[in-house]
Amino acid sequence: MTMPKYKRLSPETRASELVQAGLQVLSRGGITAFTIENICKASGASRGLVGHYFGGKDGLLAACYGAAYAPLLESIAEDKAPLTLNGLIEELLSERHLRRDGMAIWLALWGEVAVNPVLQAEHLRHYRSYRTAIAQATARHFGRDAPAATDETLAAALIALLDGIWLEACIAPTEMDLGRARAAIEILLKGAAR
Amino acid sequence: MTMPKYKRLSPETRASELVQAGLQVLSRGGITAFTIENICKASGASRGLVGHYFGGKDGLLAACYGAAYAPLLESIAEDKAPLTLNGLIEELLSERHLRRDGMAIWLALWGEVAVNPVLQAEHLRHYRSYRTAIAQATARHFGRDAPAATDETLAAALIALLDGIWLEACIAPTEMDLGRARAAIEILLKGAAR
DNA sequence: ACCATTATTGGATGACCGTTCAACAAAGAA
DNA sequence: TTCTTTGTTGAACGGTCATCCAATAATGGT
Repeated sequence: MTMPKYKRLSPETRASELVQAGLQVLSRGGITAFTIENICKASGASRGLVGHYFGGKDGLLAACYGAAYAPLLESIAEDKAPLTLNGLIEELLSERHLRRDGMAIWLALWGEVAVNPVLQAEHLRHYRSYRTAIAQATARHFGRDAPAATDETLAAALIALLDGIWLEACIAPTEMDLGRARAAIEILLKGAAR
Repeated sequence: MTMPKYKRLSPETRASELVQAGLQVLSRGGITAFTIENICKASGASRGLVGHYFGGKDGLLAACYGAAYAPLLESIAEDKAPLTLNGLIEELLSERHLRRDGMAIWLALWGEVAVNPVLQAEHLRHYRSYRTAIAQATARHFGRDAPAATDETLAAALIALLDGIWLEACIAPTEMDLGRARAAIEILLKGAAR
């Protein structure tokens, strides 16, 4: 009986597993732990594969950034639910997004985006569609046909507020949990209805 | 004429210069650029001094984190101005805090705080006094003698909102400038007055 | 001018980094 | 079985990292 030295995976599967391992490493140790060695150990792959599938560490990081956005974009996808404002907020505060490991990924990535123009460009694309989706929800919520300038402002404010809540929940979990997050949004959103 | 090989500084001066250099490096290249070599080059010091004054890189990073908080704590210091809510907000949105380099420092640090318990403890101390100061301002703004639970919630919400605004202004400066930040806060704060 | 103090230097060291690539082997086809 | 394709391995490389510490030299007191 001969045990195979390794398992061959399809390129898509292997690439996906490397990305997932990259996200796991980011959430556990931040950007400084994002090394080829750590990632490959977490993925059960050998060091050479990162270069083979992503051209290098930066390529994998960009892929990880895109992958981090995926759950967010899914949550605001048109085909989902009716997308009322309240439903949208509840969804964004759900355990799917408020998990500590997921938030740590964002913190690790944001620090890199701040000094990496390539990632900034990628961020801008996603951010715009994200904000547009929220602006449409607020417009509907206030009975408008199409988003007005007010809705864009409100959407930008909401995104900033949510980002801040995720941030606090990650670096000071005792001070910001789901209950406080709901209360914070409610107290600020209460009077925006005009 | 013999030119001295180096200049002797007092321990306090030298330590302070290393911290400033550390902050500069963080703002320019994020946490991955926070290396002894980069810091000492920026500071005009030699590599050995970081170990001598801070015990190592981690010690310097902790000192930099404390130093990053300094401007924030100054802005909310009791002895300053009357600390009305509007004045406080205007101060926190002023050029002193909304500078891109200063915000990049926060982004670099947050990613590290998320995975470093020592920095988290330090954050908690500062965060609490920060929030208390804001809660007192909101209490006064709404004519209450002492901060109520509502004020703490509102303060936490405001801090999250401001953090989010700083974040967006840093990674997507075209989408979040001073004008939009003001508008975002106004639209959300308009109805919180109850 | 000399000495004691002490801030500072920078070479040495060992660990770890990302990348490259020739050799290898798993899996399917013939 | 044998061959071809192609996903995978891991040693080798040059570079950078943090840390240590013996040697050095700037400074102030005498």
